[in-house]
Amino acid sequence: MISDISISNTDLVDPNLLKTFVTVVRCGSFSVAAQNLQYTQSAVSQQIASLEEDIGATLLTRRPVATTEAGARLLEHAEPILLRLAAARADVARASGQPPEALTVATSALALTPRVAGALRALRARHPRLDLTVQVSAREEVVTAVATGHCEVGLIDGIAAPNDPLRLWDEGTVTAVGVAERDLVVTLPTTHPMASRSSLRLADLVDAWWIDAADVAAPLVALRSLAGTDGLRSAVFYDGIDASGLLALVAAGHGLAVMPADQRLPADVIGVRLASPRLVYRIELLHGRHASEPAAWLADNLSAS
Amino acid sequence: MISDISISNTDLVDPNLLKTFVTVVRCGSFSVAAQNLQYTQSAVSQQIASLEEDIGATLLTRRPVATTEAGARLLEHAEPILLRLAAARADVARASGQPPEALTVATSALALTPRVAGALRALRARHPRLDLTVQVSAREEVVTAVATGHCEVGLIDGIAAPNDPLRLWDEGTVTAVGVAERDLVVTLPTTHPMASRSSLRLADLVDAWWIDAADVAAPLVALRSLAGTDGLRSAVFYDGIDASGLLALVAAGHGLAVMPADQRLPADVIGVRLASPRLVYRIELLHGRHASEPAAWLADNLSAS
DNA sequence: ACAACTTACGGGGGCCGTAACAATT
DNA sequence: AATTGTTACGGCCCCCGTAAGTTGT
Repeated sequence: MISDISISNTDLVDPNLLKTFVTVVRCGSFSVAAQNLQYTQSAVSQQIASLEEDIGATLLTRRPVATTEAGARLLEHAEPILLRLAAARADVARASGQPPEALTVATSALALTPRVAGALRALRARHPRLDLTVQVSAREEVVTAVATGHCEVGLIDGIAAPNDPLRLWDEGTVTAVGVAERDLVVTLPTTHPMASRSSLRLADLVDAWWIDAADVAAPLVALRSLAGTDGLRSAVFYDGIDASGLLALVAAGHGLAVMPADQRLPADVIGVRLASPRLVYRIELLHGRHASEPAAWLADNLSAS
Repeated sequence: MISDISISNTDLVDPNLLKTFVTVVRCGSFSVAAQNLQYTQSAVSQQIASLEEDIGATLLTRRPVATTEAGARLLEHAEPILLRLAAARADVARASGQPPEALTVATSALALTPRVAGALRALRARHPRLDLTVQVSAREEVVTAVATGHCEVGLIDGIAAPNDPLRLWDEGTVTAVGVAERDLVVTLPTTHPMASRSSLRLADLVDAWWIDAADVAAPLVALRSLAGTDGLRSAVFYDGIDASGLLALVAAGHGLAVMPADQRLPADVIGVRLASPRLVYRIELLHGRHASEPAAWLADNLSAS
């Protein structure tokens, strides 16, 4: 029996308001946000006004809708808070409901390597009654799916300096274990002047044209930041989720792309090792803090060490 | 204008309910929690019932009140969420209100070293109009004060392995920079058999009696976990915030304590270097993510590197 | 004029307090 | 019997939708 408990003097912030705030910012419009949230514009307007009054600052400029300085600060907090709120619900659901014997694995396209597929097959063999689902989607969606507990396990690929972890967009609730690390190649049409080189430096190719295929090759933003350049022009954006389509574009000369070294390539595309900067292709397995037995087995089985 | 925005399918959890849940767990009683929260017992009961219905699991056993497995999971999420909710409000308040030219520094007792005091004096000189307040309190309170944004800067002391950061109770919203690192001594009465040794190993003293002075010496729980022992018996708990009272107890033979090497000692107490395990005394400065100019100056000026 | 955000106002649901009830010691 | 948690009920407030108003293009 303790008597002087106080969690916070300053009161809490209503997460419903935070949610509409985040949505309004993302949509750039009150009315569009209202549609997504299944509210009227009026309600959204009132909610934002109420949030601003509660916080005591103007959060958004209207027409055009954009965050003020204060709004930007709030946004930095709002998204993780909403994520964690969902994670809390999912986590306790897993702890309370008897093991529902279902495991959903979210994965980005390139992370689903033969080794991973093999592990999933082995998991099926170990747990014949387990309802195992694999969901392929974009990287960000994999992270949020795991962070919110929508999926228990995630697999994600990306580029990083050797032995460095991928820097995720999340913080705290998700833990990552390395699954694989490989060299990178620049994919070129066989007719490309550099196609005969045995290795390439990214610096030699900053003025080339690139294909920005966020889901199926190394994202250009990541390449730029890791290479410390703001070159790597791009005019072609590939939203597909299969490598063959991208490789067809490469073959046709629409641009270059960086892919893992073991990617199978068609005859008219060649992969040249990327020697500098020293970057590797990494695959990581993500999971929440309390893994079920099948999830833990998968993590153990796939961990690189 | 984007059209397919969705933050989470599963809905949010009401933080007011989380707050009463946390309070009930901490108090171990619905009725005591109700007093602290300024509610009736009835309201608390209804809130917990409502939370349990919302989540879909029993969170607490009644009589005695304790968390179920599901409740424990929820608790792990609830506290950081509430902290962050408060942090969000404080952070935007700082960003929006014109610089209120007030800086509150929370600090644990031992962290307020001459060097720190000097830096604070220099800060006063640099910003004559700044309303600088220093608040000395227990370690946990310093952390939560910074995490919630109640104070912009915190100073905290503790023991750790050399070059390791202190492991804080928080995650994410607070960043720490090292301020100082010193050797540790075991303080003994001069009459103690070990008083003439030039250095000591903690292993030699696991069976001695210790004074548990959480705020003004190395906390025994920390020593135990870092030393990997469950010895270090204690019968004297010192809640004071000044070292001299503790040292009087040591002199009187009530027990031993571990303190930083540069602590001034009275004539009847001697400090013997702690050689094993290799531990150091560390002071860190904590701050939120967006520091005001005075806070940033303080952090720069005190950082150890 | 129209598109988009704000304000006014009324209805309904949720939340808390009072009070009666149940259960555990 | 006393203490503690639960259930019943009623009032109040808050929140959303409708609809009219305002502002910027």
